[in-house]
Amino acid sequence: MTKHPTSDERRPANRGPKAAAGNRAALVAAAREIYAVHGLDAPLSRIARKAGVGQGVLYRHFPDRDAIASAVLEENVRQVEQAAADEGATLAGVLGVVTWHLVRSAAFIGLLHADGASGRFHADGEDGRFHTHALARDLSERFERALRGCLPDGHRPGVPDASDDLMLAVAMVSGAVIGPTPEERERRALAAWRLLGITVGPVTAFEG
Amino acid sequence: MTKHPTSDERRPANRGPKAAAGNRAALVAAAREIYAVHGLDAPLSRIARKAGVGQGVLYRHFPDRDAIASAVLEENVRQVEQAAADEGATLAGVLGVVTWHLVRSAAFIGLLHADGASGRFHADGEDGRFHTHALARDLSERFERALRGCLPDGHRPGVPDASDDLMLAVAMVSGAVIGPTPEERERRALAAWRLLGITVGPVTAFEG
Amino acid sequence: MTKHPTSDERRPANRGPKAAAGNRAALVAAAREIYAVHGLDAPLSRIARKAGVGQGVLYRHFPDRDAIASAVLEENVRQVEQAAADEGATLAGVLGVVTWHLVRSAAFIGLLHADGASGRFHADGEDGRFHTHALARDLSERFERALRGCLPDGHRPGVPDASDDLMLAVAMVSGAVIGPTPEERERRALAAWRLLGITVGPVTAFEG
Amino acid sequence: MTKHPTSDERRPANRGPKAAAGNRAALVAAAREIYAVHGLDAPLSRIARKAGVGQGVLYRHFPDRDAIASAVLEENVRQVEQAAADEGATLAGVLGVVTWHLVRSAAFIGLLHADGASGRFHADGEDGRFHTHALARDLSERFERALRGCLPDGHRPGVPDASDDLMLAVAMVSGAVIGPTPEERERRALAAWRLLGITVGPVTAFEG
DNA sequence: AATGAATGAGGATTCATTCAT
DNA sequence: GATGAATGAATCCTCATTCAT
Repeated sequence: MTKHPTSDERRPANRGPKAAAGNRAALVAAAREIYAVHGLDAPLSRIARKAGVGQGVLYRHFPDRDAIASAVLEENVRQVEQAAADEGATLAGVLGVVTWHLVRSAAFIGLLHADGASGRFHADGEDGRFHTHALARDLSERFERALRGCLPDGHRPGVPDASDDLMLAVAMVSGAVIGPTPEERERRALAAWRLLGITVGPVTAFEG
Repeated sequence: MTKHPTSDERRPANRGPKAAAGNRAALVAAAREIYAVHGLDAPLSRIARKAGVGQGVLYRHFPDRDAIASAVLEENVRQVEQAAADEGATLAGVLGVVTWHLVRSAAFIGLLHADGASGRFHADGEDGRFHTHALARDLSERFERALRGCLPDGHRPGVPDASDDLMLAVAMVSGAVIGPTPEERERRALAAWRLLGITVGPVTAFEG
Repeated sequence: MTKHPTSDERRPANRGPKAAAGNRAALVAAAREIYAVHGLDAPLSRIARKAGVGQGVLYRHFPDRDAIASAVLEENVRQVEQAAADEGATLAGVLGVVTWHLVRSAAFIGLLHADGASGRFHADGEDGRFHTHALARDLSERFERALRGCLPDGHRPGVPDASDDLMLAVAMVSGAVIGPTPEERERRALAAWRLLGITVGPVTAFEG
Repeated sequence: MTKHPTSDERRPANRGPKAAAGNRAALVAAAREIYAVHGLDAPLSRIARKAGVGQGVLYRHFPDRDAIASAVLEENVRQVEQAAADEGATLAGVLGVVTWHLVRSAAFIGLLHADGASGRFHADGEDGRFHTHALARDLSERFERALRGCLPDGHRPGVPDASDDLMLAVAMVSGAVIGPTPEERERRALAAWRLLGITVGPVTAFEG
């Protein structure tokens, strides 16, 4: 009849505690993809399904909706931090990594707007007052710190000379990152950096 | 058959058909504000409530979610068109109007992303394919045409010399427009234009 | 923009009191067609639109949902009454008219079920108790009386000998009247009469 | 993002996954009763309430309106199939079971009309074209097959000798099944069979 | 530790009915 | 008398979150 939850269905064996870490990773990966395709408002159930786990597992690892988004984000930020911490790190090189994440991850763009609100102008209270989740703010700060660390000590021509401007520039590029395909989005991102007169290294994920 | 209200209950006054035009305007105004505060995904019921009308009125005037957003948008675009068509219109002046709308209207920012996807990375089909609503595309083109018309015939230093770059610049500024208050958002918008080396006139709505 | 009720639309001139009767007739005709195509639950607004009048007119003529259905019905019943009252009326002839209405009018079939409930098993109160609208019951009785009047005084072989059985037979035929097209429905109605061993005259509306 | 219940409010007990099968059965049972009393158009919420489950459960088990109706139906048809498959099955005996379902289940009556249209004259498209759901058609065929299997090999007097006529007869009886109480409906069903000259066994649900 | 069923609030949408004009 | 806009209750449906197993 209806091929629905009659519950005499087979239960996909409890793969035991060992799977926990793997599940977490699978969830984050699934979330990244789902976010990229369906936006940050995609149903959590879809993420769990794509990760191949039950809804409960998602909640075990991530207490609320923001937690999972933050986890995706955390990966993004961590890679930027690592790129920045790397031996011969240059601003251009790090911005290449930043650009990669802007192009690939909707969550990352969301972060840049996190000190304003979750969504672009998004607010929560009935009164319209804004609030930011501590975690997002924390990540935002880590990101800023990483980027700031790459700024040359003195001022150089053609490079924003204050970290404020640098953060602003990143937000601006994020605004340019529109388009159906990653290729198109990358093309626009690079055009945006060019318009700002800022040199960017190869657009790539950071692999230590 | 269907048993509906029939209510002998008190009805909150039917202001009559004369209110129609007024209601429509109220809805658009309410939508503009709600969008600004709560984002484009705000519940329609909230818009109706703010406009002081019943849910049904909203649906009568705007058959679907996009229709109301487009109406807000249309006002935005129209003002830009008018500013551009104005006698002594300058690029800087028009960009001031554009900036005003970027700062005030979430819908307007959404438009800039409309030729890429409805939301930022938002997709609709299960397959992740993107689609754009014809209306949004139309408005997007009107906006671009208006802006293009303001470009100087020759190239001037410090001004993007292709309309593609100009549109890109607007998208970039839109990325910078973050923040809890209009003031903060305007501050950031102006900083963004400055970073691009583009001069902007007074940030103001266009009143013929 | 939206080509919707901005209310500066032209108002279709008030055609004056003379139109009242015409409007009523138009409504009944529209209802008959709408019912046939969309069932008895079709929105009233659709009926009004098809009749080319405002919603208010519908309510002026018919205070509630049942009133309009009953009006359609009344026409059906009246034709049967007239056919039965006709000079050389025979049972077979009248049943031909009855069949015509069964085939053409969803409302008429509904009537046959009216002493049970509006819909088939339909009930209204939360308690599941049934009630029938007085008007429908009245029509039902008129219909029965008309039919009874055609019964031969004595019993004839092959003809139901009680009016109860005759009414039952009509209900049974109504159950057979299924199908996408009037033709198909008529075919089935005739087959049903045949199965009952009851002779039916030509299937036709009654025109005096 | 979306601010959902989160409710610290008391939750009316989650009876756990074990309840799934029971819930499904409860829903089908509730639907059967609700349909019988309020017709096939009864609000789904009422079914869920009667079954003592949340709205969501209904949607989990039955993705759409037709699914639940079909489930009720499936039970009806299955019982008829079983009665027909039974050792000493006779046509009269099976028709007794059929009659039981006609008397008890509005959904079952609906089925008989399914190869014509969903509702009686009900249509879906604006164009008035009819369509039947595959599932309903499937069930309709199973029912017909089961009944056909009970027909005697040769022709016997007083029994329809073609399966077409038999199906027509069932539809006709369904038309007779009107009335506020099951008792009244059963009385009329039996009278209908009598009028057709068809012998029917005891009216009863089939219990293996 | 995992599973996925259950819950129910919330948002979307429709339509009977009223009523200002 | 007619018009059709306005109202809002009711229904549909989705999905965040909890929790029995």
